[in-house]
Amino acid sequence: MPEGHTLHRLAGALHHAFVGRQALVTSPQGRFVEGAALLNGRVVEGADAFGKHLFVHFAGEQVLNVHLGLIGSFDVLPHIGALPAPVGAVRVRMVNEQMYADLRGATLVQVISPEQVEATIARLGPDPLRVGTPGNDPERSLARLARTSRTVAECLMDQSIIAGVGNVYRAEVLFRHRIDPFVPGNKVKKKSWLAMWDDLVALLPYGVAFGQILTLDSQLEVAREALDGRDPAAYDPSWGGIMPGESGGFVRGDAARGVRFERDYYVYKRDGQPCLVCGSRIRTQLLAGRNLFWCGRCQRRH
DNA sequence: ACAGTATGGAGAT
DNA sequence: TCTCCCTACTGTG
Repeated sequence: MPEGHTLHRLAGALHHAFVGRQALVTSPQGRFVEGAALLNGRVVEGADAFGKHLFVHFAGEQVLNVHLGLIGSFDVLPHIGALPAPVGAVRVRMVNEQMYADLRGATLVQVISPEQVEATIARLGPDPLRVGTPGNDPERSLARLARTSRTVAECLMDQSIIAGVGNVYRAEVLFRHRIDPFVPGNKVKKKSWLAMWDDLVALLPYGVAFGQILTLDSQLEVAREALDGRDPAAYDPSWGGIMPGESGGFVRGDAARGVRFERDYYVYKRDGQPCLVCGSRIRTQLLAGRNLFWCGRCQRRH
């Protein structure tokens, strides 16, 4: 699941569930005992994300930094009555009076300083979900792009060029702009790259709001209707499901109002099936260790 | 019971 | 370009 939208949504959920209160932090699985001890009992000051990195800020300049990798998950849930026993390999569990959060399978879990947070962000390219953040300028990614002969498909997955894009958004945004995935970065037209950036800036907030990668225009249209005119980018990603209410108890915070979509894309995992635009077979190929999907007929632009 | 797969990334070769 | 790590779930025997 985890591309940038997942982490930003998760940051919002954790923020909403834990901010301003003490959290008990443990490692039921036992592989993060020392880190958990550093955080246990501290007040949570907030949570945010940059690219695929998640940061949970605790009092005393202690920051929990998580990267979910390919298979990680971080469930944020209410506990009514007894706290459920951990299921599976729960590396980190955060608990307050109402909510708990279980982290499993993350590729990176560490406690770092605010300075180290800045250093981590400095290593990342601009994040389409961070427009407005100082220094988060697509021109920076353009400069990197112009200096490499690696394919544009590889560049889109390079977190130091652009942060937050994963294998699904990469394949889909290339298709949406009819870009040949194998064009070298330094041969991609500025206009094409910036058009993809603008598209990601528009698309990713729908991923955050609905908790799903939405790239089909038909689905996005339904998503816009579900938001009833509200801008998904302006929507507080605090989201989701059941959350603590202002005056005790719980409220439903889901801006998407429970709307769910079929997992359906233009090209991702559609190899062998007809292109939704031209009907030719969608192709797939391993590129730098990841499966790339594209339409050989539609995607010829630079 | 095991093999294979997955929306990720680091480090060695 | 390979190898490994992280976990849950699916398919095969």
